[in-house]
Amino acid sequence: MLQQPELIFDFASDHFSSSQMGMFSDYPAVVVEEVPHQHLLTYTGLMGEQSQTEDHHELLKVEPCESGEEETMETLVAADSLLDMDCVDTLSLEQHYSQAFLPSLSDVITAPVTQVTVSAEGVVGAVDQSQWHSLHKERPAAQLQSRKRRGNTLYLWQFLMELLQDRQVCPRYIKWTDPQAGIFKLVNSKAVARLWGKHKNKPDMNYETMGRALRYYYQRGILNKVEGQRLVYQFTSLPVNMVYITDGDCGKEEEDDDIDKSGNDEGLSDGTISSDQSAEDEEADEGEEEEDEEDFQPPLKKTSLVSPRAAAAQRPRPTAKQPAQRDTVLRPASASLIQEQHLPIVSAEMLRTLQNLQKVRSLQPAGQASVFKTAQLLGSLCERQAASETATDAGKGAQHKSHAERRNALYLVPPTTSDQ
DNA sequence: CAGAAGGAGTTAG
DNA sequence: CTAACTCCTTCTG
Repeated sequence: MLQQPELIFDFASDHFSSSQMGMFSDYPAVVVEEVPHQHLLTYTGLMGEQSQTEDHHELLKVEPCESGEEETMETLVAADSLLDMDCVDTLSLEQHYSQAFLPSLSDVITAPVTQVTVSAEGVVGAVDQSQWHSLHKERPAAQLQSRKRRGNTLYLWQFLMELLQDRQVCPRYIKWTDPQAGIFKLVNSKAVARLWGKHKNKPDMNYETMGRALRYYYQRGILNKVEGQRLVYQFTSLPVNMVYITDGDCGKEEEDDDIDKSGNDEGLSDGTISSDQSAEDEEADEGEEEEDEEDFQPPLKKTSLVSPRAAAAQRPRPTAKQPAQRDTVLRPASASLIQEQHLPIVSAEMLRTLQNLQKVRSLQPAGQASVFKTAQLLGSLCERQAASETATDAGKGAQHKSHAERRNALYLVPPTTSDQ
C-alpha cells in the first residue's frame, strides 16, 4: 500500500509553519553525505508511531560530481539553502548543531565535512537501535544497544566519537582514516588523552591510561585494534547520524610532538574545543547537552572477537570505500530505499539542481531568496510529479491540492515498509 | 621511549 | 554487585 505524500515545506511561504514542523518532526533527519564520486542526501525518517519499531532510510542519489571539498561545501550550501527557513523558534538548527557537538552552525556550513545531520530539535536524540549500523557482519547493527550510560558520564568511546565530529579536534588531534570502516587514528594521542582527562576531571590522565580503557573496549566489542598501526582503532559500530569530518582544510593534523609547543594544556584545550566558548563551557556542554541530544547506545558485549588480522584487512582505504559495510547510510543507488514511483520527484530533481554547480553557486548561504529560487526551479518539476502521480498510484494523497498549491510545495513521500 | 597488552585495583551507580 | 574505568607492570620495536 502506498502512503500519501506529506507536505513538509511550503515554498510559497518560504518557511515551515508550526503545523508543518510537526509534520517535519516525522522526518527528523536530513543527512548530506559525501561518498566517492557521488553525493547522497538522506532523509532518515522516524515515521510517527512507527518510530519505535521501524525506521526508514531514504537515499536520494544525486548526480555524481567531481570529488572535492569545494563540491562538498557547495552541497552543504545547497543543503543549507534547502533548509534555510524561518523556523528558528521551532527547528532551532543552530541549537541543534551546537548540541550535536559542532561549535556553530556557521562552522558546519563552511566546513568541508562530508556529512551533516540536520534534524528537528530533540529527534536526533531518539536514535533507535536500527540507526546504529554495525561494521561487523557477525554483529547486526540492530543488536547494538544494551547499556545505558551511567549518570551523566560520557563514555570514552562516546567522547572519541564526539571528538571525531568536532572540527576543532578532527582531524587535528583525532581523525578518521577509514570512516566507512569506523577506523580512526589518534593523531595526537597526548592531546586526546588530555582532553579526556579534562572531561573526566582527571588531570593526570595520559595516553597510557586512556589506552588501557580503549583496550578494555576490545572485550566489550566496542573497539577493535587495527593491527600494525599505532594509535589506530576501529569502532565496531557507528550511529548512522555520525558527522564525518575529513581532513580537508578544516584543520591541520598535529602530531604528538607538536602538542607541547603551546606549553599550556588549558590553552590547548580551549583552543582545541572551541574558539567561541570557554573550555569550561564546552566541557559542561559535553557533559549535559549531549546527554539528551545524543542518545548513544553502546554496543553489546562482544560475543566473538574479530581477529586482528580481520581488522587489519580493513585498514584505511581513504578512497576505496566499501558501500556494503555501511549500507544503512551508504546504500548503493541501485539499492535505494526510495522507489522511483514513491520518490518525491521534486526532491530528487531539486537535489540534482542543487548539485548543479552553476546553480548552487547562485545560492547564497542562509539566503531565503535562494530557497525561493529553488522553489521556482521546483515549480516545473512539480508539474512532472503531478503527471507522474497520475501514471502511478503513488502520491494519491497529494491530489487534494491544486496544481498551484503543489507548485509551491515540497512533498516528502514516506517509503513503503516493504522496502526496508 | 612510546605504544601495546593485560592483571589487578578503584569508583560510581 | 557490576560496568567502566584507572593503575601498574611487562613486553616490544
